[in-house]
Amino acid sequence: MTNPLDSVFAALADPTRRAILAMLLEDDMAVTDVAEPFTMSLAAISKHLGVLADAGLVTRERRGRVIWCRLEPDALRAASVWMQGFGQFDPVDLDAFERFLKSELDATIE
Amino acid sequence: MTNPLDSVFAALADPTRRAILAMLLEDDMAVTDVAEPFTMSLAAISKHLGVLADAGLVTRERRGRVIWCRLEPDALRAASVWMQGFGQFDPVDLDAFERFLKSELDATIE
DNA sequence: GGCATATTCAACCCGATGGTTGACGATCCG
DNA sequence: CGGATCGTCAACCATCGGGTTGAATATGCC
Repeated sequence: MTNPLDSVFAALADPTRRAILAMLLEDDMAVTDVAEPFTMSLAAISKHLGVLADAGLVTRERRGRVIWCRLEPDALRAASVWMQGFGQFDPVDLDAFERFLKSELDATIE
Repeated sequence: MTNPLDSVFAALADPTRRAILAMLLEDDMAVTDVAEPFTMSLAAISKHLGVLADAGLVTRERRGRVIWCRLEPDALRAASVWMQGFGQFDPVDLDAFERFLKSELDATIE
């Protein structure tokens, strides 16, 4: 009964989780490597990854001892469509977007 | 220190609040009229409107006894850009979007 | 087998969130 | 003025969310 939009938007509401998604945009990463730049515990990051996984935004796959995390951008589609329905926003300037992501990432990790 | 994306995404994570935004997409509404289709108390709806206002998604203006609520779609811009940066999603089919909004609204109000 | 690494689980703490009810302030109207 | 309508405020309650720490599980390596 719980709407998928609920879990996606709730997952995106946390800056740590958005930072994780931004990192995974570059490449798949092991859980330990995801956690490395943050000051909080590994268990906390593991929980965040669980929230992201529940929302369908990342998948995790064990390979040996290491669990690899992959971004699943398709899970954003419904939410993106929902938001765009409220206004025609400018096409995205990808360079500006990357600068923004990096600044948000830096601000989150400090 | 709290990111505007935090409050916008958090505001969108609740189905009641998304339903309110969908209603305001049609036209400005008085608080009492916003609350009418829901089963919860007027005070609860007032709180939801407060959350939406804090996120910049609606503004409220008193005119006589009545407080009018207006959608502020510009507040969605940064969040929409953020999401689109993760994938090039199809252009929005507005008819399909409206059908979706209506179905979500109905599901939320029942 | 035994130790080190990678990750999660479980219990706990605390502040935030979503709801309620009842009182209150503001405004219109007769 | 007095009463009705509109909306918020305040107090309270239950649940959720994000963090911690410590133990447990799973795998790799010697």
